[in-house]
Amino acid sequence: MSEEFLIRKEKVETLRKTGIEPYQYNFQKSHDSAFIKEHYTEMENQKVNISGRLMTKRVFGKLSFAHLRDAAGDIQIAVQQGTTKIPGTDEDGASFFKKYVDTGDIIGISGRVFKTNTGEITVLAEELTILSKCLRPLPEKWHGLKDRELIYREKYLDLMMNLESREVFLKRAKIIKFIRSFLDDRGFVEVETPVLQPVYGGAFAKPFETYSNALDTKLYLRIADELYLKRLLVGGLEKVYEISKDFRNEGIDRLHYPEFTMLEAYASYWDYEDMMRMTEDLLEKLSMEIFGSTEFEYQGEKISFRRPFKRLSYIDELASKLGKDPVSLKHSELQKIGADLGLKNAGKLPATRLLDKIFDALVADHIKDPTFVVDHPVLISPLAKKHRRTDTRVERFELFILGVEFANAFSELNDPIDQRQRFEEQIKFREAGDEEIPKELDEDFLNAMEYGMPPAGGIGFGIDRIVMLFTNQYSIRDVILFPQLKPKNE
RNA sequence: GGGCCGUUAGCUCAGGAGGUAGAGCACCGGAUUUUUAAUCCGGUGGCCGCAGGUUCGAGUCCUGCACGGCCCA
Repeated sequence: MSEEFLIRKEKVETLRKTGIEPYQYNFQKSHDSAFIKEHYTEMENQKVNISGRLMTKRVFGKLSFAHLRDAAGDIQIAVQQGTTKIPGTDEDGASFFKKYVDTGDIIGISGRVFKTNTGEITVLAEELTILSKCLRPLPEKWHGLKDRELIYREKYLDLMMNLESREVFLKRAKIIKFIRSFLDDRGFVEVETPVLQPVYGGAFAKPFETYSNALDTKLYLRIADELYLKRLLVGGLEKVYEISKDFRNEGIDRLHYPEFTMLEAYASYWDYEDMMRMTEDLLEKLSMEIFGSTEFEYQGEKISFRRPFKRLSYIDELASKLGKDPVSLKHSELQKIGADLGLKNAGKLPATRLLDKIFDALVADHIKDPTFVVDHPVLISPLAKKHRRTDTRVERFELFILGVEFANAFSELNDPIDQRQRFEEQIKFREAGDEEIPKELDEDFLNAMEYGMPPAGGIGFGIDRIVMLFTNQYSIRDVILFPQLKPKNE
């Protein structure tokens, strides 16, 4: 326990003894800091009630200054001998402020708006109330909080000190709100499907496992929402979406995080072309909303969301890089190509997964501008409908930007016989040791499809990655409020 | 899993070639009626990440471990 902590704790006790409660119940705010600063001409000499955290403190004998931080920003306050009263005591405000009020305290000020000689808009306190005493010293006022570990472990400190960090999460909220209203406006219904699922599916990933005591059943945390959302299409909800956490029990790096936010949207009677148009429209409008422009910079790279986005055929592009048709390659040939590319797991991966790795290395990694990669091989896309003109391909697109996948969409497979066969093919990979594929068929899903699922376009969007792009953050952990770290045992 | 970097006061950081642990902020005492990282004077505060080793002597060199970051798989 630091000495400063004890000193501040003692102040709490002293205050209580003199009849002042340093942890109050409420405070009636009349304005926020930004409003006062933006409307100074009307606000001059007006009485206001403001509250927030004291970030700096500059004490003189009889007149002191400080900055108060609220949700809207910072504003200067002044405390003056003879002017500032402390409710609950006759003690002079200036000396009370000096003795009992510390940086970090949350205080309420009732006072009048004026401008100092140096022109700063300031609230001269007539009443000052401690609303919540801060017991710990704040991080350094000039350099702020820099330690990455502390930024992640004590997010509240980061948000308190680093306004840029606040900005990221405010923008995140704005982006998600925009996406919701974009979909709502187009007739999509927001739904909630199970997080806990008896059979996982809808993606390739290792799941987290848990257990229900009540049902006496092993359950998985979902890796995707897809199979449930499609059941809703069968049920007659024509356009649905869900924004939710999905869980994949795998590594953490700048683009991956085990607990991430996904948007999935499905529209009956659409195909993937319709979904591509909606994707372009969404991103172009989102960009206008956030930046007022269809162009912006991410980590020094220019991004343009002006429609139409580029398109590139998965198989044709890969064929031209390899000099042969990738779909006809045997597993051993793929392994050789993988090894030549330096993919160290080339020997272990199943053929399908390996093909996708080769695609990433040869094609995806080099994509800069927003690009739809279209018409993937059937084998790596068990939930997508076969291409209407080519049997070896599916109607699918992935959106890549700067080598990173942002969205994945299909003309959804709605032929129950075909779907069952595709699942059965996948299960073989599971039996060969691929844990990213579930052991059992989702019979209930197939049952639903056997009633007839309308033709549909569906898409999954990585929300965290979209937020990274629009907030210029390099790492996914910087757009997640409480990223998981290993417990620190001391 | 592998490689590189980091961990020193509550925070931000210095610590040359191994010789009694430093600064700024914050905090405490004092001065100060328009400050802006206020200023000035004086103070308090350390398991130098943890555990071993080398050495007369380790924050510093060596080994292992923990936590974090970046890169690779």
